Amino acid sequence: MSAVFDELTWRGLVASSTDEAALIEHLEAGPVTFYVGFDPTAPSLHMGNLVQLMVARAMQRAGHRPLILVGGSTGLIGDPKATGERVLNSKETVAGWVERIQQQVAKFVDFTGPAAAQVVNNLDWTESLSVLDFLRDIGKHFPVNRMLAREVVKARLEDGISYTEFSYVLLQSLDFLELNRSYGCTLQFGGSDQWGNITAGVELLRRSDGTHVHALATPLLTKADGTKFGKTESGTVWLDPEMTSPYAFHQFFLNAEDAKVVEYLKVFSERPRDEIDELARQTVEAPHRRAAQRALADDITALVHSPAERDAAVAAAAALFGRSDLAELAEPTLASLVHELQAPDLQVGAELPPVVDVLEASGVVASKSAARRAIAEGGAYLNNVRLADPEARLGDDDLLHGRYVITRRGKRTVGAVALVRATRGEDDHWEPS
RNA sequence: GGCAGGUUGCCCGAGUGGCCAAAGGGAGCAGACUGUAAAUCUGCCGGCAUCGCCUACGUUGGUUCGAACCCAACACCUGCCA
Repeated sequence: MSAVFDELTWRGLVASSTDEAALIEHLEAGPVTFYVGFDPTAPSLHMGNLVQLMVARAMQRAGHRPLILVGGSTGLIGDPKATGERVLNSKETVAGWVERIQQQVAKFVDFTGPAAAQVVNNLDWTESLSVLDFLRDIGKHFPVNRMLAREVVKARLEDGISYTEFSYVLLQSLDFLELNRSYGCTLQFGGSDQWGNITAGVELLRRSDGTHVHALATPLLTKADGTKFGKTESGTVWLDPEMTSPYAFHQFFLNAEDAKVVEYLKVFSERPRDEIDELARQTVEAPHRRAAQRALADDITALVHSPAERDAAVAAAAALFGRSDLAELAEPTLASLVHELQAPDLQVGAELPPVVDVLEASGVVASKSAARRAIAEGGAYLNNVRLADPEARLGDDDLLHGRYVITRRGKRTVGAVALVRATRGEDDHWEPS
């Protein structure tokens, strides 16, 4: 049995595949060129895409060659979703996102050595393709009756689906055909929601060129209650540090449920099997220690961001959730914590602002009304001290090292502000009297 | 192009002239309990200068003391017919 297929199976990354025996044999026969695609539907990839990147890494470690496709053309069309028609993004927007995502995926694969990865863009072979060639060479292989039978399409027949989205599957299938012809690509994988698009490509290759290729799909990660994994209160967990801070990213994984943490660990940590088994055992015996959660959060943060960012996130959490008095933290520690929390500067005059303004500015609440509400509910904190009075103003005592304030809503939502005295020109450090 | 139906807060969905910032459900947030879990219970859930004011029920205009609710035009969606 192929070692890499065995590993993917053990890690729970194989939801479905084409002929398994043939695929294993193919992987054993020598280096396989494989591809996985990402459509630019946002300026950054998210945690869900990371599953595919982990598979690509495992495959490359085993000596296979990755082609990472960023969908410059498919992103212009839109993959049909069961929930309804997408809004088209402008060509300029999509092109900008393609560039950002190309840079983002680069850190996950190795571009050197015999199994060097390559990043490709499907706009390169579709932009100048004529409609007539497309309809004759590709469209001829797609029976509409079979297209209509696909799950997503069926789900949309009531509410309607545009011809644009209906045609998406042809474009993705064309990608596989093109990559097979130009790069010798013989395997495509993706999320299980892509299975229909992926197998359509396999079939196109067979019908058009008489070539037999392979496919693999990863399962959709879920939470214990069956809902999708990867959303937080503030939305999607992005890989871009500007969109989801390394601290928030680390916290997201640290808060994984006991019932699911081992499953996530297998996917997102590259630790060997015996270490993961040991962490699984600890989760059963001492769940409150959350050893598996810590390993998961640490590993994935180091990979997506950096070991330094991981250490900063761990240190920040220790300061915020530990028993240490924030006022006793040394200035450099506090400054890096404030940086980690992406604290904005808050301009203040001679008089210090009301606490509701500080809560709002720090980003832990969406509005002053929400700030008042949080205080009334007993869920708002300044420097780890619960606030009681919604009308209170900030006092000099509340400033850590003369300028920082750490805010918190509930147990986990933490923010900070750095006060800046607007009236002084040159002073960048204001001393409390 | 014609006819019919539809467009409500993050999502679904009630609401047919004042008692509507708008029922109910979902999602989300907070508190309690905990392990910065899960489950459960309770409260909250447009904004602000919070006994009040502002913005909001596709858009614009009108009727009215008063409109999410009535009228007109327009836009978009769905279905049927051409």
